[in-house]
Amino acid sequence: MQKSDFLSTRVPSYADVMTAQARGLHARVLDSLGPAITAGEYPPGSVLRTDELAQRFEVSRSVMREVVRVLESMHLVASRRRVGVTVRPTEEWNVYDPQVIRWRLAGADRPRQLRSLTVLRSAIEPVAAGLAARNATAEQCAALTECALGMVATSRGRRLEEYLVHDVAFHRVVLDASGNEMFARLGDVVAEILAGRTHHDVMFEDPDPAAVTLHVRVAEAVREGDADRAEALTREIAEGALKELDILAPPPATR
Amino acid sequence: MQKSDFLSTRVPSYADVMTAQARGLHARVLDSLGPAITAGEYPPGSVLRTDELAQRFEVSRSVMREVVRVLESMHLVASRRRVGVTVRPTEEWNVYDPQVIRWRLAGADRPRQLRSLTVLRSAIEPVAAGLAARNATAEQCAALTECALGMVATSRGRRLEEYLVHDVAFHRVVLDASGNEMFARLGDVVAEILAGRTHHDVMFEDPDPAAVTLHVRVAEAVREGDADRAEALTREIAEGALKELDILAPPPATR
DNA sequence: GTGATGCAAAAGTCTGACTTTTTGAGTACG
DNA sequence: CGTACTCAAAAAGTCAGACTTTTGCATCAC
Repeated sequence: MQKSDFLSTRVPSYADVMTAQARGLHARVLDSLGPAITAGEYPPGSVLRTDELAQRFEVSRSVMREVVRVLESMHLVASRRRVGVTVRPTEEWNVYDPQVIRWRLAGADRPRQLRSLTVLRSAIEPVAAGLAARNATAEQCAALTECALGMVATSRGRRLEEYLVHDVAFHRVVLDASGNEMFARLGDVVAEILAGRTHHDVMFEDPDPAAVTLHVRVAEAVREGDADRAEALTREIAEGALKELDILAPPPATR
Repeated sequence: MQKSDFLSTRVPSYADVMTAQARGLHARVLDSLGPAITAGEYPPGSVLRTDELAQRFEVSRSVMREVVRVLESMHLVASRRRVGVTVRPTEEWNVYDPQVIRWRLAGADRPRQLRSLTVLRSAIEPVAAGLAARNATAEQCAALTECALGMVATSRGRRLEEYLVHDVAFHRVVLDASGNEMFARLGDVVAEILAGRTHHDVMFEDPDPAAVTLHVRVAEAVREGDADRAEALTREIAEGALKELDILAPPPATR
């Protein structure tokens, strides 16, 4: 009956939430089976049976059915009578589902996945920045400038974690300010990519000063409403990200 | 069968599959409740109760629970004990889920939705075309040329339906040939947009000859491996699509 | 070989009982 | 007067079992 009145007011981090054991049986099974499928542990064409899965995970059939339904809605599997639950080919998966993205980024082909997403980014963000220059509110311009300044301030002295926070915030604001909901919803993906770069792909050195400058100039361009310049500058940032990726993990040999 | 095999023997599209009536109780309820939510019939913050829904739709609680689980995985609702199933704010929806896209396109704010998606297209497709110029196989080049020729052949004489088929196929091939799975998966979205233009937004006249020519030239550029030209030409096509949209449904007044 | 027939496997559905979490009202205590 | 504690009810969550429906496959008749 103790009260945890010390150290009690910490805000639970994302990892805490996702790692928590308390999310219900259904979510736990999903988080076990989902990654297994996306990792190719059950290759496309594999057939699973609901009852068998229920036994394996030691849950009732109702729970397992709900899990299968969700996997089905992600197009990871297809359920057919008398056949069972079939793993669908990769090309049919809902690769834009944030959950699927997370599972795949956590799995073995993380590099491939990271490349796909970075290319996607390089297509989206310049256009988003152009739109932001036209549509950003005063508050968004201010936020953008603040982020850029934060990046400058933390760009030296191995303060990578602090830098990351500002970097993520910057790109989120741009995507939001574009006024396009499809763009805005990619904020999480970008956050995931940037975090991955800092944490997994081992950034030994401080961030590229040229990149930092570019961010500052994008903020300027947006503030001034110069769409073309904002787009061009963001395109440069994207080019940089692609180049960086080529160095870390060269692309598959071109056909 | 007449004409090109690769057009006639195409795999059944998503829409085909999902329109079928025989999909089981669960899917039918989902297709009733999902659109209702995305249409704003239950505004964000509304609280539903599983049992009540089960009664309303005349299905068992198990079926309704599975429906709720799927809606939850789309981030349309959140389910909490003792409180019920809450409709989440629009900004949190998984707007890239093909099912959600279809529901929203079928609903009231179709124009808004169509604009978001067209802007997305205008960002993606030029980049995809550039990549396609680098990566397309001989078969894909051939398919692309065939599509372009088909577009030319059906561009006059009010053969809009036939034209649409070739147009959709063209863009699908480009997205596929880009070699990026994130791009490839947008084929359905593009198909939806193009079909919408032909069917809903009333194309009175034959397609713009300039657009047709641009498609032919994109096919050329890809075949010749000229990435920059393929990208620039596709950007022109996208510009055209955006302009067309501005005429049909002017954008909200810029702030 | 071809087509009809029937069996069985697996998903789909329904029902009722039970558990767990959470909220909000009531209550005691300072 | 307000704070903190208790408690009961509400709703989702879980489980088990029985039944239905579809459908692949093997068998059999022609």
